[in-house]
Amino acid sequence: MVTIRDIAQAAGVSPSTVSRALNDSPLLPDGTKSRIREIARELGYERNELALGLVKGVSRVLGLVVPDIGNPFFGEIARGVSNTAHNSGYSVVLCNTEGDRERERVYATLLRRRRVDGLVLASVKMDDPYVLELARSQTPYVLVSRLSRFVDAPFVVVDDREGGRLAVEHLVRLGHTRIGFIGGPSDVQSSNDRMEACREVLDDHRIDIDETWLRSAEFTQQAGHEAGLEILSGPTRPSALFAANDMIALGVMQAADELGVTIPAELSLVGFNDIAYAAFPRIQLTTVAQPTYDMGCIAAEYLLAVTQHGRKRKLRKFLEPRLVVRNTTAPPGTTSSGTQQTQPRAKRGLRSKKGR
Amino acid sequence: MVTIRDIAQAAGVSPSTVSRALNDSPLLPDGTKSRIREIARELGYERNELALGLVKGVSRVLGLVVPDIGNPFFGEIARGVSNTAHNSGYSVVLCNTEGDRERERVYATLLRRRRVDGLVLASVKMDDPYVLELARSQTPYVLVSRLSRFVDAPFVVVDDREGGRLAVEHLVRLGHTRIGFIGGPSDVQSSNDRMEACREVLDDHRIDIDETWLRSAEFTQQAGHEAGLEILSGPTRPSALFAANDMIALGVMQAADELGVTIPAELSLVGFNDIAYAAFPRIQLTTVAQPTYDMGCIAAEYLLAVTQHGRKRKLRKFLEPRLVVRNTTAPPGTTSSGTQQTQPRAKRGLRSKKGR
DNA sequence: ACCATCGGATCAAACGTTTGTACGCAGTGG
DNA sequence: CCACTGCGTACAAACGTTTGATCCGATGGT
Repeated sequence: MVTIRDIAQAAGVSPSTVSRALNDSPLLPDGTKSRIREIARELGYERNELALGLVKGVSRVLGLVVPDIGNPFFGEIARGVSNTAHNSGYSVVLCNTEGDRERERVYATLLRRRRVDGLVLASVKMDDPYVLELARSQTPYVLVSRLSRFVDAPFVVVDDREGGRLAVEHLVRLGHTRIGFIGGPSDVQSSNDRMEACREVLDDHRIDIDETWLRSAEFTQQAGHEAGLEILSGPTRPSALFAANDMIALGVMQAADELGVTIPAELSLVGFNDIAYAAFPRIQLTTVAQPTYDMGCIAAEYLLAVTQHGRKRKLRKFLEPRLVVRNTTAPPGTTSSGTQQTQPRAKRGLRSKKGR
Repeated sequence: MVTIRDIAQAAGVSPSTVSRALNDSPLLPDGTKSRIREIARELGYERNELALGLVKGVSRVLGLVVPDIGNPFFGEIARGVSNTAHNSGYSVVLCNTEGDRERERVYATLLRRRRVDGLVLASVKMDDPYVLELARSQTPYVLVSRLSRFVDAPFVVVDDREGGRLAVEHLVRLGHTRIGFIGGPSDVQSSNDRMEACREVLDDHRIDIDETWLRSAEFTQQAGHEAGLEILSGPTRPSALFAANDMIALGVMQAADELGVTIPAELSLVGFNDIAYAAFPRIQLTTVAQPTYDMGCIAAEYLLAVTQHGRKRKLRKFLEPRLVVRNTTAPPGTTSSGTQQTQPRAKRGLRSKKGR
């Protein structure tokens, strides 16, 4: 590999002069600078960022910790982080924890060793102790998509209460009064928030809640399927269900199909997340969209802001979710399923905003 | 940050001794080693990998270049790469190119600057010139999922011909004779391979090909929808379609639904990739599964093998795809009456086979 | 008593940069 | 003619490691 002193030798100057030339220092006359740069180019010089990082004490690298990069939700976040980081000349090292606590902490120290300038944590289980540990260390970090009550860190999450409100108010407005809710694991804050919002809306409208229509499930299609079967085969059936996430909703859909309950005529269904496949022709799930990509972007921006000029004010953002109405919701007791208003899916409008 | 010399001072030894202690050098007696390690631990020492990388000329970092990390296909590859890299003590820096050539080359030089030990390229458009450039540079790399004819690099791809064969033979075995194919962009090798395999199988079975049932489309649902509409509303309809990827197949499914063509009764449909959502209750797409995660793992293994002990033999792997039969394929004409017409003899040999 | 050996530890160079300081030199104003 | 200024450049230290060479004292053999 050609170094700065190779260039120095070729140009008949000292290494420091070469360094200044390449960094466009005002101490050097333009003539010298361009001459040296030319030589550097000819020699195919590539500066060694490791050495740079060593002397500057800064690596221009961000760490991104996600539980499952194969999951498009985190994939989109990663895309946002990666793109904005790249635009600021930062690289991002990917840490896939597979949801494993132990790996999380291993990664945390690994990243500290590499002297990353900051961390984006998308993996945090609520109140994970290692976040506390991290908070004590020097490395700045920002939480994304989930937040921890225990630490006072910058974060960017979607406003889950607002999302829940959007979903349930949509149902109420359609005329539903028999509304059920299938939540995620009870230790997931965002799920609880959605649930609470649901209760609030129903309270506001003086609508009673039938506790047998409330369930808690894993965030999987499987779990949604089971919960759906239970609720729908009960003695009284709700006319609408709000699921805390799209996977659960899809499970419910499967259950409904199996029981011969038609959607949306006999059951309205709302999900959460707007995973790409909610828009599929045969699915057409009404759901609450999160600006996932944007979350990644903003998280990276926050982190860069903190690393570059220290935290100024509180960096914390609740992003607005958006209701996407498709074909799984209708007024209760509708018989024909063909009379649906189809709101064409907003073509990833959020994505184009900051993409590429 | 506490350095090795801080420890040295605290222990009353020289920095080199500390270094040897931490690296478990046999030159030091066990007593000293453990004593120093203890002090290091108390001080909360974290070794600086940047410095290490500088002196060793090796960074223990791999670069991963993908076009879209939000796409679960690449997400799974990333997961494989990340996990195996991590098991060998390597980190991986994520490069999301958004399919942009320019970004690809920017990333390539950025990664060289960071002195990454190797690259996993999942983004390569067939015969991309920058791969050539890369091939000349020192950095070892391995291609995954797509390969380039022009360079002789290690790669791991799925055997697309075999995949195509599986799909079409499945259709033939069901009794189909009027079979169409919707390929991806014509500069994507894997799509072409699937297509060729398709032709071969049909040839083997002496089944004519109607060229009007052949289309080329982008790898999107949108494009699949258009192609599907064209083919299905033509004067003669195939009884089966093989799509070069699941997104296209889903587009076709949408087209069929719109045209009132029932699947699988009137049209059998096979996709490629087995994206997670092909298994959804309402979709149930028969498709060819790729071991995506494994591809990532093997790619990383290859790369590590090359970086650690230079390439020994040719590292190249064709992974076996697997046919997943769901509900979009059935014997032809299950319900439909005799709309069957004998096809005009297809003109053949538009394109001669290119060798490989 | 001498030399060789050896265990245990230090020295110093090296990795490739950046950057504060100093140096030499030309011009300028007094 | 001196002091000053400004410009262009060089020197050298520093960043945090690793590692070959070296050193020192004790031990053992002859």
